[in-house]
Amino acid sequence: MTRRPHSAPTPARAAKSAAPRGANAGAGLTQRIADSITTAIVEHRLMPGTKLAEQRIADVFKVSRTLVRQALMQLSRDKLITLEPARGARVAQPSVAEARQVFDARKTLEHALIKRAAAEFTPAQIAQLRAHLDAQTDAVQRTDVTQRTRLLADFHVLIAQMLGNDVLVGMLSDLVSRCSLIALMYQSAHSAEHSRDEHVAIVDALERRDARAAARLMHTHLLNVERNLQWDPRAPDLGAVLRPVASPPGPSISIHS
Amino acid sequence: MTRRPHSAPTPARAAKSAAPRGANAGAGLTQRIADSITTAIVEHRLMPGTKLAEQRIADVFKVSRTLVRQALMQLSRDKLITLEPARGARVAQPSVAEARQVFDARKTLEHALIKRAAAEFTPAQIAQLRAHLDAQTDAVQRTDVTQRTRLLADFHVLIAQMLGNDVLVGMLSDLVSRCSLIALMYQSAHSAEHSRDEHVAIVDALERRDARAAARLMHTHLLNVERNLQWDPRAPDLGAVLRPVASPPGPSISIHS
DNA sequence: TGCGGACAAAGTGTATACACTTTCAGGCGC
DNA sequence: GCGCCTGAAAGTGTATACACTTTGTCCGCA
Repeated sequence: MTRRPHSAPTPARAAKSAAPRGANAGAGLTQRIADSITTAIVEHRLMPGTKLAEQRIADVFKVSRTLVRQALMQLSRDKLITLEPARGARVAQPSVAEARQVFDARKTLEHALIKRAAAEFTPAQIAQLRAHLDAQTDAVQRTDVTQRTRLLADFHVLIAQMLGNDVLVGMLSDLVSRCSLIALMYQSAHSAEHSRDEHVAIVDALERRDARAAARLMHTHLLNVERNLQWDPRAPDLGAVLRPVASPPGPSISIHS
Repeated sequence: MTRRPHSAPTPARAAKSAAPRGANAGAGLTQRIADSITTAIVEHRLMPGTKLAEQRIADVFKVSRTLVRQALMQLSRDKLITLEPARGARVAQPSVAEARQVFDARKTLEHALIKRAAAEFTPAQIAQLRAHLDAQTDAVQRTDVTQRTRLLADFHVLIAQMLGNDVLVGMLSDLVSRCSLIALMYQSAHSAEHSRDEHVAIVDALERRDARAAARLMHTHLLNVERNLQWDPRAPDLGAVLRPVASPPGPSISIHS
């Protein structure tokens, strides 16, 4: 994911350059496109399976397909979209099997990280985590969905960052991003409040330097998130929708419009 | 890296298409270029710091810069090369700090994986590992450096593959690749034989289902590899080379030629 | 001799052109 | 009506063109 620690690809500064744009206008044009699409996916404005035609996107951003292609290839690497040869790009539709693997990987990795955290974290770092928890609480209370989702995910990445190993941060960031897409696709019913509470419990354990408890809590937390996914998505990949029905599904409700 | 489990980017089938090449000739042109460069780096034919000019590479492969750029962006993502805006690509020169982080990440990740392996592996899987060990021994005895290096690295990835989680495999593959570059850059003095022996000990522990011993052995193994790196590379990044000397370094030996 | 600036060469960043592939709608034979 | 072929439209894959940036050289000038 090319280092995207936890600063959300802020969609704020949208329009900015109508500049002559002969040369590198702002140094991160491709990245801006990729970030915009990422945000759109995570914020549910682009549904899984949606076709992403290069020229269409190019028109939106007023650039050539060249840059769009680069952005799409990046996103493909992050598994946020799928790229089929000569067939174009679509927003990814992670299978159940893939989703399980991602969660499994997170459990494995974060289990290890949290144990190190319990052993290493200084009081100052614990305080920083507490501050982050407060922000989470704020967002939950204000029912600021976007901000809330981002903060709850950032919590995990923040812990990795505090261990001071950028490589680990990068790996976890990727996993967390993919989880966002998965949670979205399988319409997580997991309440934000519940997550926040579990985060608090984890920080408590860290403060007590109780590595075993912290690890167990983290494991349970991730398991809860995973268990609350609807493993039977609304729009299944295939046959289920198309399965020929013996009898018609009722008298064609609302055949008009 | 886009799923490169452990099949080395075989440079064998080099020339193959002088075809009209109007459309996708072979489905993986970009990938072939990336693989070739990867192989060249890992096999020491491209030294860290070497400039990789797009047109030069394009000429070699008889393609346009477009494809080369795509390949370079992939490699940049894998941290095998660095990409500076408007300055082009160079073979990466991982700093000591970065190298330590990569090894640290590997220790963290593989520690977790090996413990799971000890708990889960079937006798059939152990047998498969033994077969791989035999291949390693062969390569070591035949002093087939290229094959040897590849097999010793693959051993670690193989363990991950056997756990059946492709996400974990992908993460570890990336780390192992970066380690190859690092080992090369810092002229590892670690003997291949020693590594092979340690691998055998690890498999023995797995067979005994001794998770703790396996984890300890893996940790020690990685620590050994890391400790045997020359943390004082021939061509240091900066100041050390340029440090102003009080007295001239002797009467300019061989001022001619 | 040593320094600064102009110019040329090399190289990167982006747009555009064109060939080929996929997709889909309509027409034709059956 | 149903299946198959046929085109045209839409879209992707690669090459090329061109603007701009960096880099290195050479020359004038102190």
